[in-house]
Amino acid sequence: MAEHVRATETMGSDAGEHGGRLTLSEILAPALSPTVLELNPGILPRAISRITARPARLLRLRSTQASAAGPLMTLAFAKFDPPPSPTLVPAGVSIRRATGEEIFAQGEAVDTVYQLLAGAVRTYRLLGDGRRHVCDFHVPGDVLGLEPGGEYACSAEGMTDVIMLAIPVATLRRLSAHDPLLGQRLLSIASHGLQRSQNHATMLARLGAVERVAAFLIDFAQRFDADDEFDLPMTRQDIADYLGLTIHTVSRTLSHLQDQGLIDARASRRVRLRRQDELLGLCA
Amino acid sequence: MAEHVRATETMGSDAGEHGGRLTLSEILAPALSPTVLELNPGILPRAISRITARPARLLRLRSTQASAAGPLMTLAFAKFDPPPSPTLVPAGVSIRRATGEEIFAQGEAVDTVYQLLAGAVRTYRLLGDGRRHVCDFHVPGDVLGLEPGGEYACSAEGMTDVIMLAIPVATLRRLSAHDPLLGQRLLSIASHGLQRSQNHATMLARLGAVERVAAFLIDFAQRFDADDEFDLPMTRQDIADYLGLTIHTVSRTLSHLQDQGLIDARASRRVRLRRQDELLGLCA
DNA sequence: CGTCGAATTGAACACGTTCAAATCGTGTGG
DNA sequence: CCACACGATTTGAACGTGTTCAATTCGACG
Repeated sequence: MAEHVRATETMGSDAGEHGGRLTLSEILAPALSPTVLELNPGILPRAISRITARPARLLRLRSTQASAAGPLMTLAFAKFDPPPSPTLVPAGVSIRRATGEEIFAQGEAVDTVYQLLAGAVRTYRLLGDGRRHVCDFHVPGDVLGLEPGGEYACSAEGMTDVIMLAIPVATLRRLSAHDPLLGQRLLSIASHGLQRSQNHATMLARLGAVERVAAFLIDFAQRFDADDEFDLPMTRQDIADYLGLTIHTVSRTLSHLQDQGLIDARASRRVRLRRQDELLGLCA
Repeated sequence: MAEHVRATETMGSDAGEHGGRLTLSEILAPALSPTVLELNPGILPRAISRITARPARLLRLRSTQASAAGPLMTLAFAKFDPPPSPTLVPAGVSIRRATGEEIFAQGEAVDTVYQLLAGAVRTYRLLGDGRRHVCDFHVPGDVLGLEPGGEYACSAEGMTDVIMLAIPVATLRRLSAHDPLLGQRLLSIASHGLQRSQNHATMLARLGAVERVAAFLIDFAQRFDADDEFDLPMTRQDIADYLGLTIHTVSRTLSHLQDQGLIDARASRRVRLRRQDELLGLCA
């Protein structure tokens, strides 16, 4: 119970000041193992930068974009909207999952909500005939499994080894029954997710292959706080299923972008964005 | 084909309990209806490659699938998930808007949340070059404008004359700060919206034109709880922009469904669903 | 009856898919 | 250390679904 109180206080810090009651080491300590860190050296800084408040980088992109394009929102612009604040949900145990391991499955009863602390996760759905749709790629800070119905609407798998906070929904419900702030935070998370999903839908409905890939690259770089060069944790098939394309088209399009000099595909998983502004121009 | 056999055997060994070897046709039989195949011949290879690529999962999928309308959610079923309860948000004034009139506009500062009381509303976004994406069609009970950012991410217009409850966000914030129940209700609304948007995205990412139109018709009939015959409040262009198609394709597809005897297009806006079960079979 | 927007329909075209094959990369066994 | 196997990725060529272009029909309203 003391744990809940402390965690609840932490949540109060959402508004912007990070006078966090829980220190990062307190959060990560039970979860971090030498093995995970060794296998995935990048995760700690990413986890930290994700969990702590988000810096000026966003603002930079946002303002340059705003001046470039008119008042009308482009899709790319939408993708740069302020992300859900890196909110810690109180009370839970940290758990680990290996690469490719399932976190929860489409159709299962919802009993746990997760917050990703380190690593990368994909959520996806399978249609009856085997077609797959990747709903989203998740980065540290993201909350997964916040579902309205009784069942998870999608499955979640780690694309890397992952560390997560697992919060029983019963706990969450109980806490939020007495804590309006928690309710507001959950609402914020859900509605940011909604906005993100709508951006995704808009992309799928109206953008061509090049635009989709460009939007994906920029969005990914943005969310993972990468600079212009980074590793993709997902396969081409993942990307294709996220963008509503095939691996072939994704591969071709990346090659195409490379030919244009907009990106530099150092290795199949390693990408460097050479002219981010031009890529941005492709997104809508 | 030898490739497929091998993959099939792999699946058997993977699953363990399914000791027997499953042929592809055995696997696909329960999943692919003849109608789907006939109208959308392209999906078979996709299904096969997906299935061979992910053996273990398919088995799980198949078994749940076998249990008639089982726990595995198809897109069509997803659309039938319990809708957000027709929840009244307290405190607001009812306002009226004429057909086609704007309720709020993309990019405007969010100052009001609306609940639709009567009529039908479309929400949509415009891309920089004029492409339009209809995010959703709204029915009485739906809440609009519950946005996380400072700006509406989409515009809203009545497709009919509408009556709405207009609640200032300030009021909503104030109320929910002291009323956890309201917070939970808003969360429920937002997360149902999220799920709906994800269904939409899945449809746009992976369904063909016939499947999209069929899914739209069923979903619409469901939400407006019409029986099998009803009037569409939206234009073909609206439908096209919602489904990520063109008016031409929508029109052709409707004609096609009519030729198949699945629907009856009495007038351009009036539709009758003749074999709802078969339509359902087309959705995924 | 004439006009205008919405809807339908046909034909040519384009983009992305499908089919097919080659290449790369990694892990494994000799 | 090399040989081999397997999966992931890339690339080419044929194909198909949905788009684009173009023309016609339909329906509402003067």
